[in-house]
Amino acid sequence: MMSVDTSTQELGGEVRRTSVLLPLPLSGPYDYRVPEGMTVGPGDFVVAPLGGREVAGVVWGGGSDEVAVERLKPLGERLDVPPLPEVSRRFVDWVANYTLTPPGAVLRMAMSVSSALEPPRSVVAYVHTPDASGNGVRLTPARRRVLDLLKDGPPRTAAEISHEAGVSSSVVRGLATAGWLAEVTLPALAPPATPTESAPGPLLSPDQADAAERLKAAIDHSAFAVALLDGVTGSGKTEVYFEAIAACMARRRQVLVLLPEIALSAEWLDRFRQRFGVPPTTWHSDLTSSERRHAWRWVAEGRARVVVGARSALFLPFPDLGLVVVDEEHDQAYKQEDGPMYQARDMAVVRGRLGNIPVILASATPSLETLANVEAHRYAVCRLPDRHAGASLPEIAAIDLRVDKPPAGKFLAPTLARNVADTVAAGEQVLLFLNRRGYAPLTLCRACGHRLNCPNCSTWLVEHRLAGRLMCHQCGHSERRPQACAACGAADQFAPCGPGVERLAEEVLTLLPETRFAIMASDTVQGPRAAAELIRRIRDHEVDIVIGTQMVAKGHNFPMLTLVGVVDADLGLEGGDLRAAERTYQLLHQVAGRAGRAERSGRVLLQTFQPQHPVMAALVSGDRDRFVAAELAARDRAGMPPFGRLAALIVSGPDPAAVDRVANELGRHRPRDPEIQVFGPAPAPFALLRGRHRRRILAKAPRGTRLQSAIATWIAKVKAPASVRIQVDIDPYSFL
DNA sequence: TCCCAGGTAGTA
DNA sequence: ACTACCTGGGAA
Repeated sequence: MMSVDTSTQELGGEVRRTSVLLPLPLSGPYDYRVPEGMTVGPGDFVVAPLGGREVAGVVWGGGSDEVAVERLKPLGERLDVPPLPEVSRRFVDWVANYTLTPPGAVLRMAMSVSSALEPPRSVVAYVHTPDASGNGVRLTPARRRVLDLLKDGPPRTAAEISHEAGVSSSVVRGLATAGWLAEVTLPALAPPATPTESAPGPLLSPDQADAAERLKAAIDHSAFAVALLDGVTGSGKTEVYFEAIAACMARRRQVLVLLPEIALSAEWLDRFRQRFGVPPTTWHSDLTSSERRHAWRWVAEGRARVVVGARSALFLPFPDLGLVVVDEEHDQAYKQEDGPMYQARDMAVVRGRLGNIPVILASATPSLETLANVEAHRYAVCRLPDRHAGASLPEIAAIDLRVDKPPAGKFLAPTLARNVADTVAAGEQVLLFLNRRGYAPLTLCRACGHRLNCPNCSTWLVEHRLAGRLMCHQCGHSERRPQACAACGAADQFAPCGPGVERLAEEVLTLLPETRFAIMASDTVQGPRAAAELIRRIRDHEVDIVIGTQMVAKGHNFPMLTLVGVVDADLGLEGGDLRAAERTYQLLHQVAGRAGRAERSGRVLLQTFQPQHPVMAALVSGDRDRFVAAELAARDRAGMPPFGRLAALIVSGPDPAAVDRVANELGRHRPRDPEIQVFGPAPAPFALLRGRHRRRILAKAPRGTRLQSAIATWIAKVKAPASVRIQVDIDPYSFL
């Protein structure tokens, strides 16, 4: 074994080597030779040869001596991008270690926009040519609109022109070639302006002001600290953490705010703009590639001061991050379920620790993990017990479906139906919540009992009557409703079973034929713009009854909405999931919070077959603390999170026999450590998903066990063919 | 016998 | 992730 010193020396002179992490699922960084005259340091983005191609990567460290000098390839050019900050690099390594993912796969999330590494392009824009005579080209109305638009405005890009003038891009191109428009080159797009001095905040209640002061103090300490902002729906949590954001911006440091579903949070963006005068930089999956490229670069250059984004925004290359806020911290959307599986809320705390900065977690229904951390004094807590501006919490009651039975084939109990009618008659709005898209979750043949299943998954096909199709909610498979049963040949014997929002709408329509209703589900409301428009229609009272899935649960504020009916409160409790009760409580609490957010008081009716269930009892009594205490005690007794640790191994592949072989092999090599309990292998509840057969192994260990290293050595013992994938899910959420 | 497909190992 | 290489089966 050569020492590092001799390995860097060669006969002809000194050979410098450096290790480069590539955004690929390799086992670790690769070493390269640094060419004569090139200077590179850790964090620099470089082009490295790999196989027959060139890949952009990041200089990771000094280099090791694993690979002989003669085998090293020379590094390509250094890219003109700010280096990946040291904190970001440590974060990538930390996440890779924790999630048992190759570091390169984590780096890929940090380098998600390859085009951002290219030099910033200048923007081509158009102006009205002053002396354009038209060259004999006819002026169509569309063309006239473009010229009017540009007459005395600033230069605009082709995309802006076609959007603002409502013409297709070919109209713009045609005008340009005809000489009506002249091309000008603008410098690259500018980032959102920095508010030099943020507008004064709104008047805060004493509770809010107190919480805001404590959060601002944490910013001033500028050290790692986690604070839970625990406030009931409508208590003004956002205004409170806006104060912390203002304080952080005053110190000229960057701010990251995570939201669970940023594409749907137009309301949040409006409030931000009202408070700070400028929009934040956004980061989510609906961005176009050029928006992504700009956002990434602005962050890297430190010019994006406030970024609001989905979980993947955590991996943006902030050079000077001063605060992370995780809003709705209990939300399941923070758990990434494919690729590197990570919990963004937990990783946000890690990012805060590595960057030595404060982290704020906000929720009306904090996760048990976070509440346990508060109890253990690892996290501070700021409570906002009252609704802001005098609004009172809604009154919640249960409807016992065993007694108060809906008519056959219907889903609204007489009590709920009566309340809906009364509320609409009083000129107020109703939300009927049913977390099920489509018309009916199951279709079966009356003649033989055959169920319509997805060909790629072990799931039922959901009828979507508005779209006229049967769809699989797992893989997206969609087909027409067949004429005859594939199993027995009977024609027209299909019976829909169970309710979806569309079927509920049908029931509402027979009940109250004159009402104006809207269905709000991810498949009926496509895109952020359609969602914003529907929300506006509801707020402007153009709709009497909203029938919605969990999409309506998120933070909207409808002043005339006074009744929330939860059609099937038991729905989330099925399935034996560890977090079923917690999640159901959080979701129903959030839905309940839609009622009576203004001066009108709200009322919530929960239809349930088990009104005595702790979740229903807690919702009805409003006693969250007792529910949380009972749930925490039960988890503690069972050694489950947050008191114990879980990890899942998911074995999947197209060939069930090969999948079973690997799963059984893993079962045989289970760790001998008595601390680590192993369950399975067992078929995952969706034993077939997108054409891949799935088996699951669950490992459970007390807190403090080095579960990752045990699993790493465990998996290393089993060789799987390329067609069979072994995924590790540390801290699994979904039990599917 | 040759060619192509599909699976596999290696990339520094 | 990509790709160069290997193995094997089927048609020539």
